[in-house]
Amino acid sequence: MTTESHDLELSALAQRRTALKRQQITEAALSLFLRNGYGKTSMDQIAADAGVSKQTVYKQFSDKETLFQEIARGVTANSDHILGELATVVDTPVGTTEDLRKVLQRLARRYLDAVMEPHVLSLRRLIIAEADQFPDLAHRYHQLGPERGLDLIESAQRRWAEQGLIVAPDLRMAASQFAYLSLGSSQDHAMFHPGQTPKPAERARVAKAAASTFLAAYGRDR
Amino acid sequence: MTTESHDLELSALAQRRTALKRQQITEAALSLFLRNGYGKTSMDQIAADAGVSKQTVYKQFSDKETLFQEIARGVTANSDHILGELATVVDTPVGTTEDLRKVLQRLARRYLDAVMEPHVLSLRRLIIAEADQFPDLAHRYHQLGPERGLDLIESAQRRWAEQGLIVAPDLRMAASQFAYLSLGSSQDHAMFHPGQTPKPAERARVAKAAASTFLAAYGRDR
Amino acid sequence: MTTESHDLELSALAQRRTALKRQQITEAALSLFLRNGYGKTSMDQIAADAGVSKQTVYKQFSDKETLFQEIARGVTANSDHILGELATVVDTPVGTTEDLRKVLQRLARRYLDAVMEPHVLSLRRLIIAEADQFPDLAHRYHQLGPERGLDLIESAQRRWAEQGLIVAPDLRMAASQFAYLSLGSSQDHAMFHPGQTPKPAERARVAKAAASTFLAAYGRDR
Amino acid sequence: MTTESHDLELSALAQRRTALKRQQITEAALSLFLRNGYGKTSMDQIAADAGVSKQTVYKQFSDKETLFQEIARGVTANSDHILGELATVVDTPVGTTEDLRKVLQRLARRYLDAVMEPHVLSLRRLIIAEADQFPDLAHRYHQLGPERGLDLIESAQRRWAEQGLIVAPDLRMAASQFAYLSLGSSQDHAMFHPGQTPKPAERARVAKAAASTFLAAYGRDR
DNA sequence: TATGAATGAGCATTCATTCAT
DNA sequence: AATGAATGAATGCTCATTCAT
Repeated sequence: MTTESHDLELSALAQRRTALKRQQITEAALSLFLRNGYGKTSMDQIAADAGVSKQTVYKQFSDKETLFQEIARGVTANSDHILGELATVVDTPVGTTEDLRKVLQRLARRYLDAVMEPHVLSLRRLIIAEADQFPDLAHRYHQLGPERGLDLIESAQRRWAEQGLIVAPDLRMAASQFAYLSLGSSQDHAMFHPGQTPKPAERARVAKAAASTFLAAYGRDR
Repeated sequence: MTTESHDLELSALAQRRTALKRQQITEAALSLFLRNGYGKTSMDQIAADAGVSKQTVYKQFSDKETLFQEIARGVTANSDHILGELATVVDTPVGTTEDLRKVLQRLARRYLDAVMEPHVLSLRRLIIAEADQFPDLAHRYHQLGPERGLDLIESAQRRWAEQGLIVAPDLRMAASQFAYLSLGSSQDHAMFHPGQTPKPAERARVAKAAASTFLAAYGRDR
Repeated sequence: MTTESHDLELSALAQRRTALKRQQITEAALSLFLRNGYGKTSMDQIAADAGVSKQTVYKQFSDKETLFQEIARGVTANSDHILGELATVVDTPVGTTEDLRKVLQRLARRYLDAVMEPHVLSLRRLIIAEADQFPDLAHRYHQLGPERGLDLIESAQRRWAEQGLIVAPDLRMAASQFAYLSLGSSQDHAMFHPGQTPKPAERARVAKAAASTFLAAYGRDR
Repeated sequence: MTTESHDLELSALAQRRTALKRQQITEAALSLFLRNGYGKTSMDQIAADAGVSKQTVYKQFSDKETLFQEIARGVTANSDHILGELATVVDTPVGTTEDLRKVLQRLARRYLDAVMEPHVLSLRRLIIAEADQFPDLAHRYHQLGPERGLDLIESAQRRWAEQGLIVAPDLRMAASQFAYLSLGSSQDHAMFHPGQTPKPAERARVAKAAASTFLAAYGRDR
């Protein structure tokens, strides 16, 4: 019993240490993948940056592919905080069309800001680059990122429709339109110009125009 | 004289042969780059697929980078036929808002179809993937592709505005909105789902909605 | 604690093993460079001769250039024993000009013998051959080899001058003259006739003549 | 007959053209070999620099080795003008020891200047570098260059000895000593410091000291 | 005879992965 | 469990030489 519990304690320690190493590997690998891409990141570099031996890496992740997928999966799941932020915007109670306009503008702006974060852009480029080799990952990313954004917008619009503030026969289409009115141009530009994102003033203009066009098309009031 | 003219004939033949080889290399390389990406395409493979020796490849293109850039440049310049097609749509004379709606729908649809062509998508993914390593190329691509599309739309809208069919204080913004209303969702989806493009019915729906939303925002008639 | 000390033991062993491998690489590379020159020595050959993997070579020496420079540096530094030997000759106390003549002869002979060692000649040829590509190395070699030889001769001559045995207004010039009286011809010949060095009798003649000419020019006695 | 003579004319023309090409190849190759060494000079480069096709090179010189040897041979034979210049110095009639001192100084200086010519140094380095691979060439070079210089000095000294101006039991040794008193230090330094040669003032000092030491040892007058 | 292409090998360097200690 | 070494294959690139036209 004593030995057993001793073993258990040890294994708990070991587990913790293992988990720590795993964390270090994950962080190093993610940073490298985002910075240099999958192909140009070597296992040696990852191990070195993580401060562990290559064996340790291979013990935890059997493959380079596995390592990549697990890491990318993890990061992908992290879009929660973005969505959370958008949710608070979207949950603001609105009474009038003018209220709605303001919320839509704020929503467009926050969404744009979130999507223009450097590491979001890097991840996006990385996953697009490897979409051929890792189709499942790409699919998952799309579902957990862009699609969930659309879900959120859609459900908000449903509420506004119920309030009679907007009329939209195809909610999904409306959500999609709003999203790409807000992000399309900047995201596209950023994909081809690494490191370049629109200045705040430009972002504001885009957000305002997105809200305005959306309301013109779907707003019920006027 | 005889020898000189003989030399000239020979060199003309040689030039033709050289040009042919260059063509073969270009085609093989482009196909491989589009299919496998820059990093996973080897010069050996290119030479083999082109049916020439590696030396011949290196004589014509001093570098792998050079080869890639020259090829990508060439393809990028080829967006002319897409734009030409769009131009004919856009140049259709319109009298009423209903005419305009039809033209906008056709424009959105043609644009979407063009952009959903497999090799256009592949090229797009390829260039996004290598944007870090080849920023000039990415910039050029963006300018010659997306930006020229916007130019075309913008100038069409200017004419419609002059006709009093639409009112748009910021023409560039309006053009951009129309473009991403038309393409945003499908392009995004396609980037993450290689080989998947929307079915014709879906494309029609998207085009119709894009025209409708645009008109609601900018149409002056009703 | 146990694991820590265990780790340390391991790393000590590992260090020793690593050092051994490095030694093997160094020896193999030096031998090949001296025999075949820099350009005709391949990293594969070095690894094979050293009995290690190419990776091991590259882990220890990042480059072929680095490998070459570090090795050549190491060997260059090894001229100490030659100089040491010369120093003992030169430190022999001398009272008369006849003593001095004997010492000068012995000095010339020892110097000549040292410089005619096959691996000294090979190294000299190697470094001359690569002087364009590795100018720093060549400079260093010249400084640590020939120049230090001159230093030693010069300081000895200073003592003899202080003793009144010789008169030399320009000690450096005198030292240089003695050196090339002793070595010039043989060294030159050897550079162009790999493997050929003067026989002992010839060396003796040269040494005697060098001492004699030097004394005629700088000796103060007669 | 007419045709024959016509053929002969043609072949004369062809021969002349061939000789010209050979000349061009020779010049290009020599320049490249001297600048970059044997190993780093490619046949492609030679052909390109010569403005001829590789086939032409191979038709005239069956091998890279052959090409190198023939070229180096040719250049080596060209040391005549240096020797000629030295000969005129050496042939100056001398009556007194002071005359002789001046001639020796001039001789040392001219010799030094000749040997410090950049392309002489380059050739020397090139041949030393390849002495292992081309021993015959190295031997020939040594014989036609340094050795002939010694011959010339030796025969001059013989005349001076006959005049009673100097006394030298071993003329060859005396000649060699004078040569290396004059050149040794500078030549050695230059081998390890490509592009660096002593300034005129330093050359003058060395030449003066060489003559002085030589006269002290062998002059009969004082 | 001269040209471009081909051949076939070689080299420096890197990588993912596994082995031995 | 962790480290250094090894493996074995690949990659970009270059070269001397030969072929075909």
